[in-house]
Amino acid sequence: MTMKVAEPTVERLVQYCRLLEHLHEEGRRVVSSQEIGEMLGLKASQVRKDLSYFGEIGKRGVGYHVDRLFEHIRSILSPPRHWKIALVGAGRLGEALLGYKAFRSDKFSIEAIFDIDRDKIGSTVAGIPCYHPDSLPEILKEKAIEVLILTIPASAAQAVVDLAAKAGTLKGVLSFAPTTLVAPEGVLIYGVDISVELEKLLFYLKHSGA
Amino acid sequence: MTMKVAEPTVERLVQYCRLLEHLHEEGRRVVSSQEIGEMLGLKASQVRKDLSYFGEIGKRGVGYHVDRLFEHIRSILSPPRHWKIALVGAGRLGEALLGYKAFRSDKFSIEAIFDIDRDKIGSTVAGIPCYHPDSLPEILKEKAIEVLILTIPASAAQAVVDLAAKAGTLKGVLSFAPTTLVAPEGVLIYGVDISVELEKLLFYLKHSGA
DNA sequence: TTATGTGAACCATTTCACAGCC
DNA sequence: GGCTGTGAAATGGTTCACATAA
Repeated sequence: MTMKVAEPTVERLVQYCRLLEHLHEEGRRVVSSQEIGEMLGLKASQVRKDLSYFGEIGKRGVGYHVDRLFEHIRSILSPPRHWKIALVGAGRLGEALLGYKAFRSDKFSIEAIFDIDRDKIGSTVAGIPCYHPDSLPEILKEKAIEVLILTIPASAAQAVVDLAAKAGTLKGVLSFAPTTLVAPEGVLIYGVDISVELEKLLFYLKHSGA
Repeated sequence: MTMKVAEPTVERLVQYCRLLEHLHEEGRRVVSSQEIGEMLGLKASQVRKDLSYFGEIGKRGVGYHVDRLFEHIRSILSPPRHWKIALVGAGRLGEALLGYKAFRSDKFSIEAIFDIDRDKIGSTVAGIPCYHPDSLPEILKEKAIEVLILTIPASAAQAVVDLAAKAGTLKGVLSFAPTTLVAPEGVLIYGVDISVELEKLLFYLKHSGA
């Protein structure tokens, strides 16, 4: 099933999923699109459109059954399989991610770490083996790793992506480097740029008559 | 001058700014929209539209003068003044941000830190005084802090925003908590949700015939 | 009556295509 | 000739309004 879903929709699906998990824990059995919208700051019509994208899941006149909807969205978002990920850069941000609660999931696992720190190479960080970035192609192929998370300086990011792409197994990259990366053929790149987000916030604060 | 600029445009302006800084360092004098587009993965027409939003800055048949364009965009993005920011949550992520190079800027300064760790309260972290979150309204008012950066668990985030809003000085929040926040009246909230970004990446990998 | 599902209208953003200037 | 600036067209996403079902 190859269904094209808009990016903002995927983002909201993740939000619905988290909210429904909460509601489930609170013992809530049904919710309306109206209520979901209020809790998430969205229009009810938006919620309904998103949820109806994958078939009729709600009951007219009643609302959505919490558990059923949760499982439904979960099955849409959940990968059909487990992803193997490597973290490149075991600095403060990298270590923060390793210890990040919301980052633990059965959808993926972090199989290798790469860093240039000689003290870390050959040993383990948070129980995960650490290698020198030079061995990226080799290790990625060996461990069948398809996704990279980059927590390294901007200056090193593009080189790492290009090197990693040589393994031939690379499918996606989540980068925290404050730079724009050019994706090699067949590689999907997502960037989370913390400093850009702050700049945007300050820009809009400035322009909202502050 | 209150000009309404679309959010995607602002994001790209920040990217142009960073790229131009690089080009300047490399001694480059002119660039074309075509070249900027290639380096940033954008269409040349997109680049031109963005850059022409604030007046004619390029030279037809030639391109854009690097330094001139850089200063021009900088003046658009730069706040007219300095922002005072407080960081809430001095855990690993918070400390990573404090040490983050791209986060150092003359546009803002981090004036206070809030954390529930008794060892940190009353002392300083990275040279910045640390307080208990209970004193948020008081300290924000006292120091005239208008922006909050949240690096705390999702469960605490909304309460912190509501408490901080009581100070009356709060204008904006940049949250890293994996939850959706409801903004009090007059407060602008930006969320960077790391786990959502990873979920999105995995979703699209799944759907790109991986 | 209440709340979903959805085509149609609306709005925002991107891309095109070409006129205008260097 | 080359490259910008920009209306107009195309695309993408959100909101409306109402038919439909419990």
